[in-house]
Amino acid sequence: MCAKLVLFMLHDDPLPSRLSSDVYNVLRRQIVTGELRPNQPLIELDLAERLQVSRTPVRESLQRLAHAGLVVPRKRGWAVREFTPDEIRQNAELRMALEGYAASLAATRGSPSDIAAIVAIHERRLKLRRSDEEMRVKTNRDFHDAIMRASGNGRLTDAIYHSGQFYFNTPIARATTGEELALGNADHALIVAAILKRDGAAAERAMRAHIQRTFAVFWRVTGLAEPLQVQPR
Amino acid sequence: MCAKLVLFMLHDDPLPSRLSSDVYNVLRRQIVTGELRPNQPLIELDLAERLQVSRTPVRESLQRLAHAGLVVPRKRGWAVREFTPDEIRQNAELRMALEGYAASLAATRGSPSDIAAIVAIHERRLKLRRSDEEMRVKTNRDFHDAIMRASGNGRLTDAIYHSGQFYFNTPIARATTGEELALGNADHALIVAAILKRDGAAAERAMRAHIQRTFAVFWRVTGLAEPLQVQPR
DNA sequence: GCACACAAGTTTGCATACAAACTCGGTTTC
DNA sequence: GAAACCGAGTTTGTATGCAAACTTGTGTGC
Repeated sequence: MCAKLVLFMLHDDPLPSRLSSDVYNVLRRQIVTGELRPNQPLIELDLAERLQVSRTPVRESLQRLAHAGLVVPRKRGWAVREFTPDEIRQNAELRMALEGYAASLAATRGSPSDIAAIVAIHERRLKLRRSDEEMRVKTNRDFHDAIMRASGNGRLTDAIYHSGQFYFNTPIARATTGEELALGNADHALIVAAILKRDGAAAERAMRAHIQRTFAVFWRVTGLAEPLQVQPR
Repeated sequence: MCAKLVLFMLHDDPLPSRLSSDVYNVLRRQIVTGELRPNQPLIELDLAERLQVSRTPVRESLQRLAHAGLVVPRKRGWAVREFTPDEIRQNAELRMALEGYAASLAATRGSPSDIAAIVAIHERRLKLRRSDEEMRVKTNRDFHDAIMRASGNGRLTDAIYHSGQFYFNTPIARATTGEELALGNADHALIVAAILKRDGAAAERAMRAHIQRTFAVFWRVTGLAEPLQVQPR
C-alpha cells in the first residue's frame, strides 16, 4: 500500500527489448519503494539469480542506476543510495524550479486542449470521496503530468520525472506524500486558476508554493530551513 | 579551438578507479566536441580497440551515455544522438529554469563569502582584453559555477551540469557559445547587482534573460519561437 | 533489367571464465 | 586478553566465448 503511494511518479524507461532494461526497471522500482533498503550492498550474483539472468545485464543496469543517482559506488561494487535530509531538501527545491517553470510554460503557451485536459482532471479529482486513496494518487499524478505535457517541453518533463524518484525511500518521504494527497485540491485550484488566466508568473508561484507546502511536514520534522520563500506579488 | 570553447561546462564523472568510467569520460568528450559525429553508429569492437580495452567497459559506458541522453539505442547497438533544433530550444528553457532558480537562491541565501567570490570573478572578467578568448571562456564558466555554488544546492548544480552537455555538437551551438562570450559582461553585471541587493526575484529574471539572449542567434537562425518571456516586474 | 533470395560476414546481447582484490574468521604471538 | 597475521572464501573487474540477429553483396529467376 505504501508502494502504491510511492509509485505515483514512476514511469518505465523502455529500450528496444533488452534484458538490461528490464533489470533496470525492476531494480529501480525496488529501490524507490524501499524493498531494497538504503545502504544495502548490491551483490551482482544475488541479483542475477533472483532475476534469472547472468551478471552482464545486472552490471549494465547498475551503471544506469548509478547515473540516475539511485546507487552509489563503494570501493568495490555498489550500494543503494541513502539520501540525507539535506539532499531531500535540495531535491524539493529542484522540483520547485522545474515544475514551477513547467506551470508557467503551460499557462503562457499551453494549447486550449492542453488546458482543457488540466481542468478536466482537476474537476474529476474534486468529486472524489476522501476514502478513495488510490484514485487520489492517480489523479494527482495525472494532474502534474498534464501540466508537464502542456509545457511543450519534453526535456523539462524528463528532468521532472528524474527528480521524482529521489526522495522516496525514507519514512519521512511517505508522510510527505500522504500530506500532498490530502491538501492537494486547494493548491491545485490556485494553479488551475492561474493557468486559465494565462498568467505564467502566478502559475509558477502557485506551483512552487504547492510543492513547498507538500514538504511542510518534512521541514517541521527535520528542522531544516525551508527553501526559498515564494516571491510575493 | 572549437573544442576548447565547447568544453566550458564539462566536468568529469569520477568513480573509484574503474575502466568503464575512463571510457565514459573519453567518449563523452568526443561526443560533446563533435569528434564523434551525430548519428554515427558506435561499434563496440572499434571503440574497444581504439581505447585498448575489452568490450565490457565499453558496453558499460554506453549504458551511462544512454542514460545521460548522449547516445540513442538503435534496433541493435547505439548511435550518437542528434539533437533537433526543438530539442535544443527545450534544453535552453531547462537551463533558464535551473540557472534562474540557482541565481535566486544565491541572492537570497548565499553566504557573504559566496557572494564575494561571485563579485571577484565578475570584476576579474571585466578587466580582460577582448582578444583573450581562452580567459573569457574560463571566467564565464567560473561565474556560472560560483552562482551554482552559492545556491547551496548540489542537486541543482548537477542538473545544470547535465543540461550543459546537451546542445553542443551542432554548428549553431558553436555560434551561440561565441555570442554568450561576447555579450556576457553586461548581462553578468545585472545578475551581480541583483544578487548584491539580495533580490532573488530580480536575480532570477536577470539570469533567465541572460540565457535567453545567449540563444538569440539560435532563435533567429532556426525561426523557432523564443521561450517564455521573462516576466516583467 | 529488376527483384527477390540466399549465404557470408558483422556485430550484437548475453553468458561465462579467470585472476586480482577484498572480507572475515580463526589462530598465533606478545 | 588484545593485536597482528594468515588463508579460505567471496565478489568484483575485465576479458572472452558463443549463438542469434542483422547487414550486405552476389547470384539467380523472371
